[in-house]
Amino acid sequence: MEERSFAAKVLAWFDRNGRKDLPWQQSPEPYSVWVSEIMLQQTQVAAVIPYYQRFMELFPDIQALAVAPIDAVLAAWSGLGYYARARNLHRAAEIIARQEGFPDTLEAWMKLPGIGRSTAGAILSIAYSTSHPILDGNVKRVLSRFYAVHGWPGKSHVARELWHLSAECTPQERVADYTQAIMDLGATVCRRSKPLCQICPLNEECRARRENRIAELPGRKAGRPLPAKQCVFLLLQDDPGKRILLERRPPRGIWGGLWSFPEYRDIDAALSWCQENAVPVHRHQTLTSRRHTFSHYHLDYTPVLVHTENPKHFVMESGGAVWYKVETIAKLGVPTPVRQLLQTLSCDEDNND
DNA sequence: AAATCGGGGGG
DNA sequence: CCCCCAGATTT
Repeated sequence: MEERSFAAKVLAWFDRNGRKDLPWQQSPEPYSVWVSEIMLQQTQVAAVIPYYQRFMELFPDIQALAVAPIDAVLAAWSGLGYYARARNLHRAAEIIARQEGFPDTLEAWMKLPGIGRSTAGAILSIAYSTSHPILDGNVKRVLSRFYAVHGWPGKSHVARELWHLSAECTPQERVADYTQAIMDLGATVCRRSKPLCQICPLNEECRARRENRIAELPGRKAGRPLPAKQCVFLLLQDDPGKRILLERRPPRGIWGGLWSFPEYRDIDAALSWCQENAVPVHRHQTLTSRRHTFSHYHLDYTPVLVHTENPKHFVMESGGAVWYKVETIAKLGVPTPVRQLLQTLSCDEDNND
């Protein structure tokens, strides 16, 4: 019941708004549908169009592709990426040419290299009008949102659930249009970011939308949680000259060789350092902690702003530290968090002056 | 800088 | 079953 209205709504949307003039939609023959579906794996429509047109000129039918040298096929593929697709396409063409005509069952298509369940389903439903579900990235997105299926689709139990839903939603009638429609809807309306829910034909019953969970669906791959490290940055400011102390970081490690604030384990360590180095702490203020993420860990840093009166007593190690005027630091090689903090500082000064 | 995308292949 | 990869593009 609900499934019927699902397909009916998707088809009605397709009739009014779907793309029906794409090059491979002009005549639904197995060869052109197959070539286009392989190209559309992992690749967006706009990128595929010129490649598809050139490919069909060079290899207009299965025989032409089967007898072509692999180098010619790869040359035609050059720039599309995932070149295993081209090699599989060519191998499959040789196999098909040896047989009598194209396969006409799901199982037979799936035996060919480069064709899995989803691509086989697309070819059969579009070129043969036999009802088979598909589950490409677009359909995963539409279904996981519409039914609020949580979890990363790469997990087998999530994929099973989505395949089940896709099969339920796939109609017997007009299956070729439906397959194009659901992919088109996912690509143009139910987009990964900034989906156009206002104009979506499924918006009223979409569970993700009703529950305000569009952004979290489909679930992402559980990236290994990065470890978090904590530190304190000492923002030492001399009130008379409005200068900030920067240190050059060691050549190895994060921000190697860049200029940064002196770094400590915690606030006590920072303040002790001031005391031990005869830096009179006029007043100090702990700012809100922030997070900076590296490829391998998060750095949660707490800026401690210390105003000091007379930095003349402080002797810097040779070349290791330097006082900079906040305005001139912008030109210096400093890491992003340092640049951001300096910006905050100068803004606050503007406000306070 | 990170996420994405369907199928193949290896542990 | 689970994880990783290819590669160019998008955010």
